[in-house]
Amino acid sequence: MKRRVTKQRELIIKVLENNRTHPTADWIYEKVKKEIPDISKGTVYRNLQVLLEDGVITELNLDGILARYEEKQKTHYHFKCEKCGRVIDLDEPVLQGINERVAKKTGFKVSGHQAEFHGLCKNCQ
Amino acid sequence: MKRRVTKQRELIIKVLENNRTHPTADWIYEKVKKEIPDISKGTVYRNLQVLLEDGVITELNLDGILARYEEKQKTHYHFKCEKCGRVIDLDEPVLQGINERVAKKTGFKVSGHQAEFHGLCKNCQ
DNA sequence: TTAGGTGCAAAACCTTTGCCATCCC
DNA sequence: GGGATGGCAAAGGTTTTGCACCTAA
Repeated sequence: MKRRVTKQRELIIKVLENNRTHPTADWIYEKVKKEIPDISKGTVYRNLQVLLEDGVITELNLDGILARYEEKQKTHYHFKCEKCGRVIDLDEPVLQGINERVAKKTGFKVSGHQAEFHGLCKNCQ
Repeated sequence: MKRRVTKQRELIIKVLENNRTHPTADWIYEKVKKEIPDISKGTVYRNLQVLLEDGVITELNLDGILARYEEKQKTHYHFKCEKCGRVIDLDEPVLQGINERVAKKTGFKVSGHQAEFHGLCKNCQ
């Protein structure tokens, strides 16, 4: 499927580029709405889907209810505060060679991994 | 809140005890229904909530849509097949000391972590 | 007896989809 | 022009909840 450049899609990307908060689809919708007031939620979801397919963004599911999104970047881990719900990027070095180790042990084809820590952030202790 | 022993709750626990498939709430409901035909989905969800609170089971969110549950056990990692969707336990040794390292570096109170690998399982390659 | 639990059904939510108009290339 | 995209609203699917009736302790 050949992609086109639309202002809606561009704005969604821009919102995610300038953002470290791992927003939900709804948050993105509200943000984008300020600039394109009659954008629809369906468009946001459809574009997030497209951007996921194209590998531009990553979907996080730490939540159980809402998906969260972030701009694609090198692998890193997340910390989710159990009290305030914030999701924070960690700069803990990514484990080297662990994908290969799992692949060797299991016979699976391992394309990656993700990890989330949980507990209380500084503000919530 | 004082908990009571009900056949519904006991059966849900039993289903999760004899199960390595990380079932969804709906799967649990269908299973339990065979023994208690007029159990309601609300009861299943309410009990899963209670069991989560009590730390009897763990909720996994690898999916984006459905939550999955498993009996609580010592920390271990999961592998999710991107094709068939199965979630498989790994026996990769859990990383020691990594919670403490993150805690020290960030100042957060870290109570645990989880990790999921993804790729293709043996059957799907 | 009585607070916690259950069934049922409706409500609440998040996400996807169909349809048709619109816009990009 | 033609296919990709967007807006709108309805549909879909999962989870939560209100309420009246049970039941374990």
